[in-house]
Amino acid sequence: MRTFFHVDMDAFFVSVEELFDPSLKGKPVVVGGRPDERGVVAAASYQARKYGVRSAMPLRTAARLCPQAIFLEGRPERYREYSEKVRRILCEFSPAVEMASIDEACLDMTGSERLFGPPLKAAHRLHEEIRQRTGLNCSIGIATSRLVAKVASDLAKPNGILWVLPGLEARFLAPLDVSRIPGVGKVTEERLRSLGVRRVGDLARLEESLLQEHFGRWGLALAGKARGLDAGGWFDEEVGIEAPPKSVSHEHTFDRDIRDPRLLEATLARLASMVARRLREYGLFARTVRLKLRFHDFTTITRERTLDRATQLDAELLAEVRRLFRANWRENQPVRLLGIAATNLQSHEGQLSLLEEPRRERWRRVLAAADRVRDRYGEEALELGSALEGLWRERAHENPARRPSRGGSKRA
DNA sequence: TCTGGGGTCCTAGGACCC
DNA sequence: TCTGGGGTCCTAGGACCC
Repeated sequence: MRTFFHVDMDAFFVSVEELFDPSLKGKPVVVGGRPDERGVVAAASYQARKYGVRSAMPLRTAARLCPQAIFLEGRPERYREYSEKVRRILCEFSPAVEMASIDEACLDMTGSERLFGPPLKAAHRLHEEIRQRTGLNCSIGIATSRLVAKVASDLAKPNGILWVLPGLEARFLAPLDVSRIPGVGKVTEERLRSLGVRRVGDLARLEESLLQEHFGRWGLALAGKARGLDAGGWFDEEVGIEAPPKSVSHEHTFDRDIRDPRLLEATLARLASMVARRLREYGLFARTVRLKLRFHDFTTITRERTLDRATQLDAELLAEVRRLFRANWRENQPVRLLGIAATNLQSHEGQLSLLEEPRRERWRRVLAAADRVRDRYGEEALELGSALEGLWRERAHENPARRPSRGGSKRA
């Protein structure tokens, strides 16, 4: 019998903002951007949720529902810092801790009774420790599987602890909506509904063979989940095994749809540099490069190509992605979003010809030096020529009053 | 409603090889 | 030369999560 804790921070981004500005407390607050921006809600205070504001909702919709809300851009560095503080506390309670995202984590607490007492007592201690040392509230779900612990933490919100006793997992889940099961989104919910399934209990009563018929392998996993078992995907693995990333990507949605190919290509250059830099940080090489294009009408295409040899160099990523762009972009097709992803990651670049080796080695040294300059003086201190051109071009398009300059950045 | 950005995993068809 | 089957890689798209 195993014991898992699922710890989920309450309104995390908003709560961190409140630490730095206590006057926000008790007010409707929306983190994600300005109310007239293209973008979505990243987090909403409980006060804002009363007006129907939800995560992932367009900012403009949130502004309509709750015009008096305070809209904040959000500061990811701060959230990462507090996430790290929380992680360190969690590690004092279990050697097996896995951050599932910036604001939630899973702990394997199996066998911890001698140190921390029974689960409920341990959870209270953990909850109090986090509150005292970070000033943040969280909710904790306790169960014999990761899946049930996660669902329980959801139901414990806000600021609660919920323990599902061993043996009662299926009974706990049965009355809940199927959409409570992680992995069941809009589409699966609708398909299940057409089979007469609304609640987890309905799902548990279905024949496995029927589920397999309709959903394939995913159907079998669903049957297990309905009974509270960790089946499939993320839940299958042991807690706390850090795997290297499988892809690295950056994308950008423009304030307005863009027709100017020079601005588009300059943006590609900037994105390619960002992706390449992250690859170097991870010490990884990409064999496949993917371009993402979203047009004014929101139709989205991806085009990818696998290289002969893996790379982590800005210029090689850019050359490939620019080829893909030129082959797929048409004039008079305004672009809303550009994205670049590096996939098929590996830890070595593979065979090099003797001719190419010195050239690549020089590039690698130049880029490593550039990374160090950016570490010291900030991300904008240095750009490849083509990316820099785009930065100016985009700045020229923007209303200068709307974007405060990121002061202090030095140009090389 | 007018729809971000960073990810993971899955499916499905075609190429290619044995 | 009338045509199987399995494995793997590549490409495109989509569901889903926070």
